[in-house]
Amino acid sequence: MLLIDLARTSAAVAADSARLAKIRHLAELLGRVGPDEAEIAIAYLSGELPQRQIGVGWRSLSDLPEPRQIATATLGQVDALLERIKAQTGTGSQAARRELLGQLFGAVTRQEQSFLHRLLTGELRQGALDGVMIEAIARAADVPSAEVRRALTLRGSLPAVGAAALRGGVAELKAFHLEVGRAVAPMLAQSAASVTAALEKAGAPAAVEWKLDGVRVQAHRSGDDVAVFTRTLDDITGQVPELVEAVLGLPGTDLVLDGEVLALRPDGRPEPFQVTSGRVASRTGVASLRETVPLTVFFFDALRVGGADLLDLPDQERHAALETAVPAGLITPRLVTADAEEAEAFFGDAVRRGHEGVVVKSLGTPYAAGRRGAGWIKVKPRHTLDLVVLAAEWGSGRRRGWLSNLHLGAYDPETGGFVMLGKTFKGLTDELLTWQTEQFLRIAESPADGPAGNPGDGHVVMLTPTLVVEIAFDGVQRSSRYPGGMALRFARVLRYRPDKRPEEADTVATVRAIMP
DNA sequence: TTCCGACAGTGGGGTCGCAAT
DNA sequence: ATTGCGACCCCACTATCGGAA
Repeated sequence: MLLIDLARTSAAVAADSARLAKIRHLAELLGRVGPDEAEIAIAYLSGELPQRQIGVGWRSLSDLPEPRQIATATLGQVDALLERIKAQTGTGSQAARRELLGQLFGAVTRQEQSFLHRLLTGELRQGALDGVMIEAIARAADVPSAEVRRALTLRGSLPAVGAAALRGGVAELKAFHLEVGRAVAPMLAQSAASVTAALEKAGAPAAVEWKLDGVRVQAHRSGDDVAVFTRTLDDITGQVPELVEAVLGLPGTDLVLDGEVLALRPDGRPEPFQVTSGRVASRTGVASLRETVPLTVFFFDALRVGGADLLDLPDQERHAALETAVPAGLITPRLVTADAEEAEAFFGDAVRRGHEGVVVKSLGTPYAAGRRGAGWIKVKPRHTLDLVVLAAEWGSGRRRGWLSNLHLGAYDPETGGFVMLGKTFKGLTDELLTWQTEQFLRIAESPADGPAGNPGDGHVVMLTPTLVVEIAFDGVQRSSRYPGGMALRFARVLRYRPDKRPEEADTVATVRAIMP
């Protein structure tokens, strides 16, 4: 199959807003692809690469050669070139990779170049990724989409699962099973504004567990072999020796456990996320790092204990199995209750101890891997501040033509100026985007040449600091990027405060007081 | 007919490792 | 030694479609 076939299908998918139409386009193409190129086609059209990453991003894709007129590149040829490019990573030869990228882009037409560019930068923007592709595979292979989903959960790779479905139908999909040593797509949580609201959603009684601010881990043990995976199924076994030892210390030898790893201070309070994140990401000097920044693991779910797969069991039974396999000290603190007051108190205690919040879990739900089901609902406390809009950036995609991303500042009474604390684009409705774009253009201090086609060109519009906006955020963290040494975590817009003047905005001192 | 679950898109800060400067 | 880039850790929120109620 030719790459141009995929580029055309992608364009058709993007052109139709209806999901059913997108599914038809994708299924039609999957019906034509040969078995040896099915994985490549599925990967590309769901915005992935079979190589996963190849060390190429937006910067490597500048100064590309002129396109060809005639499309001749096959999927196999493109895949082979990407494989060679990946093979160059870590060899110190950026020049060789650029040469290969040039070969690739010089061998395809303009439409294919555009498709490849978006694929390699992870911005396919055709309104279809995994979710739509699952339906398309189900249609093309004439199997129930639930079977595709189930297989994907257990295998973690849609191209592999899709190719199996196209090849052998339901029979081959049913052959996928939980394999110790192969990561399962982790179950995700929805969120709610309060514990009471979460309890209502989950149905009482429910379990309430501490939400720890660390890195999600899935630990597999088979005999004396242990493997640890992250949320995106990356293998980090070598970076977390404490966790490996903890799992080897358990009596069971056939285990798959779900949990969170984090750095604790000697007094038991959690380190800031930045500390945990840096420790987990470090691949060098782990032996000495574990002395200075030791990691602790807390498990909250069990997918396999003693040779039995537990994914389809209700939460309560999985947790009972977890308690048989893991000592209490390694299990995330948990309370089962139907009493909202008791649950709120548990939440308050967790937050006072420095943790992120709680997760409320419905007792009856199976491990719905890879989906954000209503089985788990996270609740976190929310801070708010009134800040001043210092600048705005032109949006992209569906936000093109709107000033979208806000630069936020706190008031500094000593200088009469404002100190930038970060940016946000979240919480804005189309109506608010329209309103703020109009307002911003009136107070623009730098040339606002309209939505520049290419980012970076008149991208940021400086504003006279007059507008106050109420911002919600999860916390304040240390920052080397911003002049105040602080940045907001997960900032989002709640509403504008036309009743407030900029000098009435929250001050730098107020923000500093929130920082741990 | 209305409601609501699931998805995709639009970007945020921080950290590490590597290659180029 | 410093800087830029790619990848990945954490992520919130809105609009939209289409099946459920």
